[in-house]
Amino acid sequence: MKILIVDDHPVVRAGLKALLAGEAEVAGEAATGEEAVAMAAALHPDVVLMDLQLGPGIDGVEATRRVLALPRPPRVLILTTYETDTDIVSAVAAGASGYLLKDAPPEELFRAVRAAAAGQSAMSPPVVARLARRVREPGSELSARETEILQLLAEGLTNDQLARRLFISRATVKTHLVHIYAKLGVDSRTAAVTTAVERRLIRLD
Amino acid sequence: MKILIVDDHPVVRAGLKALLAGEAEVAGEAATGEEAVAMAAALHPDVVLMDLQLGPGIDGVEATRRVLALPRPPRVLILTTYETDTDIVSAVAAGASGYLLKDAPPEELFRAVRAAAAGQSAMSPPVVARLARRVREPGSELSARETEILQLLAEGLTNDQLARRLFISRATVKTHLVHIYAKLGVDSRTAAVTTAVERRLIRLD
DNA sequence: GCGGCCATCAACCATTGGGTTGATCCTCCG
DNA sequence: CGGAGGATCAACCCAATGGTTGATGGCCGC
Repeated sequence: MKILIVDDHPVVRAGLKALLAGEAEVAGEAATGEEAVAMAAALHPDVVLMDLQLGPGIDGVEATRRVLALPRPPRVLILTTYETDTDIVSAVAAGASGYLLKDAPPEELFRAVRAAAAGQSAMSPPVVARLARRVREPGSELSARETEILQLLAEGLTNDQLARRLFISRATVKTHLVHIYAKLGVDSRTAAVTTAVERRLIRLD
Repeated sequence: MKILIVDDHPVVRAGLKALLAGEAEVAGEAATGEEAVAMAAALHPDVVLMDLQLGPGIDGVEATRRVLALPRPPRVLILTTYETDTDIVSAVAAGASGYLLKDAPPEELFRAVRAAAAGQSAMSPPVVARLARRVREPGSELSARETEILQLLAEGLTNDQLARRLFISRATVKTHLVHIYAKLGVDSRTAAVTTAVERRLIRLD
């Protein structure tokens, strides 16, 4: 079985290579998303172990999409540090066969790689738990408009500036904020921004 | 030269072990701070490679302090993902001989380990740059108290909660906030938090 | 010892923000 | 067709926030 490792940290690449040495053949290593797509096309691995955070360039989700768009695509296993709702959902939506956390024990990694190669899907228990909670807890997703407002909130805008920026009234801004607070389980704009950043609903840059 | 690796991620431990194989003898691996102190006492390594985020139990800074309090203490090299001001300062204050980032190339890691073993200090270029900016930019420095308040701001606390948490009056909280806003060039708590996160003065976790 | 910086507190005031209720209009979906 | 959910707006109230001025005591360094 041939594996392609995609991670921007040399230390992690070396670790995965060392751990997988007895289990499978590590056909190559990529440090960026672009590199990952090129190497997947050239090497035809069975499984791609993909990090989501890849530094500059395309991220792991986009790289997953492109890898799976190749002819005779490999299976893609996400291996990342975070387990945010949006990360998980977007990775699965992109077609990933599994989602593992980096602090998982090596045995779990082996099992997941074997499962992926066999065409099955594999999730870390914490990831499964998070997805389950999403199913139990439906209307908790933010709308596009709400996410847009959150992003501007993070720039420190007042409700008034927000209203002018979006060509809506202050009342509407406040209504959106109330909904956002309810969905995020907070009761202030600052808390909304920090939890949104933690859950990767928005990004600071 | 004997090295002790301290990191809560099995993948990272394996990676460091693999990378260092040709350079030094990896005498042991620890997954928690407590384990790290015990193994440092038992194995007498020359250098301890210490992560700052260690999951439950004592963190890397406290573990560093305790390791350096041992008789015939080893050198401690911090190897972590983040480069926040407070992390760097507290690690150096705890007596760390160096501060590396996990995305550093392996050669830099080798150099730093050799330097640490020789009693010299070693810092990643981004870390050095951050410390240098601290020196160049004196007046805009946040005090320890102000950083503490910022961190709590990021949790979404109100001024009143802040006051109770820190056993000071609301008036004092407001004074601190005014100073923080001035130093960061903002005029709201939300903007203060986001720019502080962007400048890596605090971290969200 | 004096100036500078920090931490602490007070009182005032205008603006902003959060909570509530209720409403209209739209689109999507069963 | 009817309901669900999203986006829009209004009026009300109270609490929280930000801006200002001014004051005290501690500590450090020149």
